[in-house]
Amino acid sequence: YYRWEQWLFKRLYEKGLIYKRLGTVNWDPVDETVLANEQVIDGRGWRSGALVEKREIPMYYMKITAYADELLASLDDLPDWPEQVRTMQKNWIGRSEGVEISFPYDEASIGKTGTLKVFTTRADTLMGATYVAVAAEHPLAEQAAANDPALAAFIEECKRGGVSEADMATMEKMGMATPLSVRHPLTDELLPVWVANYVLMGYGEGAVMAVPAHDERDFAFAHKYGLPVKMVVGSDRYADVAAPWQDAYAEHGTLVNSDKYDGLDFQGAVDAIAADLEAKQLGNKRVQYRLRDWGISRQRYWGCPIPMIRCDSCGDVPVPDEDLPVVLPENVEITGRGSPLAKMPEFYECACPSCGKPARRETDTMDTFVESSWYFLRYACPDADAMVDERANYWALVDQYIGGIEHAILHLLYSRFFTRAMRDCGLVDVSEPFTRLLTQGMVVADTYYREDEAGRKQWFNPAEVAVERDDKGRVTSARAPDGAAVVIGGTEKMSKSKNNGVDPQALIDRYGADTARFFIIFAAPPDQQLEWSDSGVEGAFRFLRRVWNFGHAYATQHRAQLAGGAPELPAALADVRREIHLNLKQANFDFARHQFNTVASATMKMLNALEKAPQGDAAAHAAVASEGFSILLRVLAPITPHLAHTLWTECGFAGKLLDAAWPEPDENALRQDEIELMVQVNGKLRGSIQVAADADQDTIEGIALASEAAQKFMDGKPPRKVVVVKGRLVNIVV
RNA sequence: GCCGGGGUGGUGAAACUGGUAAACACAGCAGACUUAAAAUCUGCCGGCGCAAGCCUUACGGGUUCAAGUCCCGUCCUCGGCACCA
Repeated sequence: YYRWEQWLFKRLYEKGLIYKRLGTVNWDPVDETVLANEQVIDGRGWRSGALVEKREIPMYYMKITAYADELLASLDDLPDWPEQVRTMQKNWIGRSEGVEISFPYDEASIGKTGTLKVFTTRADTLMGATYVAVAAEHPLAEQAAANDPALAAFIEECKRGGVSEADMATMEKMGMATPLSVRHPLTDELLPVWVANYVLMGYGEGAVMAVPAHDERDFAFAHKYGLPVKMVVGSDRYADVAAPWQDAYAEHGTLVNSDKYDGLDFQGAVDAIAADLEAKQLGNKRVQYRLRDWGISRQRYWGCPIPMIRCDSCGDVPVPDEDLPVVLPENVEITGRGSPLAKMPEFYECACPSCGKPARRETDTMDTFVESSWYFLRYACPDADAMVDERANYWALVDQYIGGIEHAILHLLYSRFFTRAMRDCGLVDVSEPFTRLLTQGMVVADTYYREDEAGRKQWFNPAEVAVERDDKGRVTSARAPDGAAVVIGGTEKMSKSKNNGVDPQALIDRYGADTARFFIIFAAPPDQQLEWSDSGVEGAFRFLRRVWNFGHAYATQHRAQLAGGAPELPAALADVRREIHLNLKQANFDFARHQFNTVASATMKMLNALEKAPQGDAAAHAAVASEGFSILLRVLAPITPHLAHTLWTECGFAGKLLDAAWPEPDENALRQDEIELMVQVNGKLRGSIQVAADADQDTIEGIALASEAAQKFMDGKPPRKVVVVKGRLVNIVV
């Protein structure tokens, strides 16, 4: 598998879809190792406790941004993905239109000539820019720090802490002035250059223009450091420009204080300013994505080795195809410090494939997300003597993909990208990996524990704990098998550590697979978490046993009464038949929207109706029972196939259940002569009336107004308005 | 902090397009059957109140004849935030 992953790496590298550049990582200076974001706790290494620092190291990147537009647009081609997943991906890709602006600098302002680039979606506020901020690693910051120990110390401080977006967003915003300035591209005014810890080198240009009046973050920063605030977007709130502002005005509006741009609206101002910048060659409109390229280099042992060789004369050279795979050595020594492969000369010492001189093999391995991005294609052709063969096309796309919501963005976006990258390498014809997506919930169960003197928790499995309840059924206490009390720990994800797991095999042994399936289906919709309950399982078993008993009673007694033809039904049996078809209609509707728990409810309601059907008229009862039970079995078949198929045969229904047509509700059975309508007075439910099903508006109004409930609560006042909702209710407003 | 979910009885949940809140179950309570137990069946089961009735879908506002559902704000909670995978 990883041989072909390396092979694809090379193809993507050749196509320019993989490249190398510096990336920022968490560095633990004590363990001398790169830490995952998860391993950085409050800015410190989880094991060493050392203050983590940001460090720039060379890494390989996959150019997922080359597909940003396609990945975004194609979300519309995935109607069978949950809306929330598509929304999250859309926001993650984050397409925004804006302007790239160059702030020129020269001998006078910085000591050399050049431009500082920033990107902004608010070019309309350019006339309100009062300073620019650069990342600590930005070349201008380093230049300024060269002769300024205080600034150098501040830059060191900025490098502390983790790199995760959550850390960046929640840390205190800090900055320090530099003696440098850049020129405003339109007014030529000098703007001070600040170094700020919230500007990241790896994001965008590593620099931002600051407009305190119209950006919350800039406002807070300017407020803290006494930087000028210049209002350029009009608002009633800020009619008094001199008043002390509480916050920024970030909405779009009409420009003021902006010379020739005064009076323009957002779009007009962006257009005019972009045009002027373009004329001066100091800016241009451009689309920016929030999506960043995917850094795949990991300084870990476990992983697919990156098939590259570093040669001092030739640069980065791919390992020749015939030398693949680059095999992960097994005699590795794991010390917990640094990358194990980087300490194994027998692994990294090699000859340059290009010039033959001694060279160094790449010791980084790939992010394991790379593996999970194409397995579904390889699984279609596991013995192929290529990355994939034509069988991948035959089986793609995956019809139904199931996974947790935690994969909504990363795994699912990487897989979508990978499928396209493989397509563009001529490996598959498809662009998307998964047709339908279901994000399932977790299985959770109650937890119980007891603490020893040392504070260690001993966890008890829910199956061995006896709970005590008050007379309302509320759980009051719980006891372990030894009779002593345990602490009720709440409902948590099933896990070994909390000892609250349930072995499905034990369940199947005891109740059978159908009961397990029925309970799981009935307990919660599939995308919601499933709360395990032993008594719930027993409830499912009781229901299925009732189905079984009804089937056998039907087979032995009722069926004998079946006369054939369609007998005239007494009212009570017509009601039963109506109940069956009503629930069938509901079940079909719920199947279509994938809400299976209410399908299970519908089968329970059907059985309840069948069991209560009066048996006085044997022939009519047999007809209703026969039709009703055949519907029940067919609706139940996808949930409890074994039970349904067996009963279908034992009851003597024609053919095999698998071949039977899916039942459709009979509209005639649903028809009613009289219906009940609720009567409300001033929106409050006060009673109900019986009306003919086809009664018109006036008739219904008349009956409602004359009803006892209405008369009582109208208090003799004339109706001001009467709202009739067909088939539902009448609301009388007085 | 940002993005996406969620918050309804003792519990799991249902309520489709704004129209009877709590369907269907679980637990509980009472009863029938039984010498007894299990199983099964029947009834009750959001809160307050003797009752009439009033209140109730996290909290506070709003729109509407009518809000669990729509709008604004707040709180809590879960998932993700690019090196957990």
